[in-house]
Amino acid sequence: MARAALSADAVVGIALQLLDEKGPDALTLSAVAGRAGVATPSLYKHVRNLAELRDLMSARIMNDIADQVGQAVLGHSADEAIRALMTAWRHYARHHPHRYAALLHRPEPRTAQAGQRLLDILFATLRAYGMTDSAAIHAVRCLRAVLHGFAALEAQGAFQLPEELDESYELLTHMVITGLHTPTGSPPPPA
Amino acid sequence: MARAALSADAVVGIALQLLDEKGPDALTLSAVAGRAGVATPSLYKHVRNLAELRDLMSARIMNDIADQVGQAVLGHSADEAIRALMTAWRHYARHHPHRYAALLHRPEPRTAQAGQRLLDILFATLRAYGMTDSAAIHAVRCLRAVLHGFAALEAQGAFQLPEELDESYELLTHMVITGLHTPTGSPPPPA
DNA sequence: CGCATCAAGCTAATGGCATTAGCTTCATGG
DNA sequence: CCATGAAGCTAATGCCATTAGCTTGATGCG
Repeated sequence: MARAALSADAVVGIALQLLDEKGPDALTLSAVAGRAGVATPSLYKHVRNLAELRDLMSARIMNDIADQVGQAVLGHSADEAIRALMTAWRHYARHHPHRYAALLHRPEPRTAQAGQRLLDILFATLRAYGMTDSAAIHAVRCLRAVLHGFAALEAQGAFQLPEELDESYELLTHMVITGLHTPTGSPPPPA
Repeated sequence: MARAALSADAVVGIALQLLDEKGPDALTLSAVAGRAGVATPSLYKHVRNLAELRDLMSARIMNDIADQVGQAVLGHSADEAIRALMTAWRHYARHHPHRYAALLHRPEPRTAQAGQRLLDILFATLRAYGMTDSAAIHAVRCLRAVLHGFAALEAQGAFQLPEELDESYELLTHMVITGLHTPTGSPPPPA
């Protein structure tokens, strides 16, 4: 080995810091190199190119979310687990809006692998509702849609009237939990 | 006036066509100019810069969605309107994935104005459920989260097993409709 | 102890892109 | 018939990502 200096992980860390502080438009290799105290081309010793750096960032973000969500559901089950999970997910997106927006959802291997950790958590949580294979898949997709939709919109500042957002999320949580208790084929109750 | 040639609207149209065909990375001013049969700097006579072009594209996309969703709910009410609305929304995202991903949700005036049209449709649809001010705001936010979450994930190819996606969306629709019928404070039913 | 190796850094160069400056042209209104 | 101004052009600038090829210094082996 040569000098133990920069590493791919360190470059990703610096890039994430830059993303947090200055937003996605400021994420350039020059800026990352500047913070790393290195000339721009030196970054190519650790990362194939900007696209790969973005992939690595996305994977790290997905892993962080999996860590936090996984931590949050520990010791909870069923409705309580859903609440904990939804709270933790939103919490991440609120506190790291640029990171959340930088998530890549297309089937890129690195992020997909981290995403699988998250899926495992969702499936495990739904087990408390007695959902089997196919039903669980559909339920997990609905859960993902709800989680991602609210988080993405809030992270991008798409909601106005911020003082009532907690209430809205409470309603959404309620809707999800109710949905998980309602059999698939049941008709809607009368007004 | 001078020669009636290009216009801002035409530039936006060409840009959207390019986005559809070659994806977001291919959207450059050079490429747009090439299709327009014009030198790159000439575009600046119609559009302030690339950022504004993106804003205009986003506004047009939002208006198109509002048109299609608005058309879809015509003549329907309550549950049927929700179904029509959700179907139309997903339909747009499926058929124009790059456009859907290019939507800007931050409060940019042009897109926001188009978004207001869409919000009006959602509020009008919820009126059938007897929702008043605050309740309607929270319900619309939940609806937006559900719609956008599923559409964004599907448009980005985040779901596997494409053959069952219709079923998943059916479940999501069912969950939303059930949620709209369930009073806010009601406890979840027992298993 | 000395040397070959090679990872990690560097400078220089290339090409694409967005953007600006300033010139040209031509349809139109008076 | 001419002045105007919108819409086009070429030329130039500067930033960025990326590649090529050189330099250096720590390390492992003889």
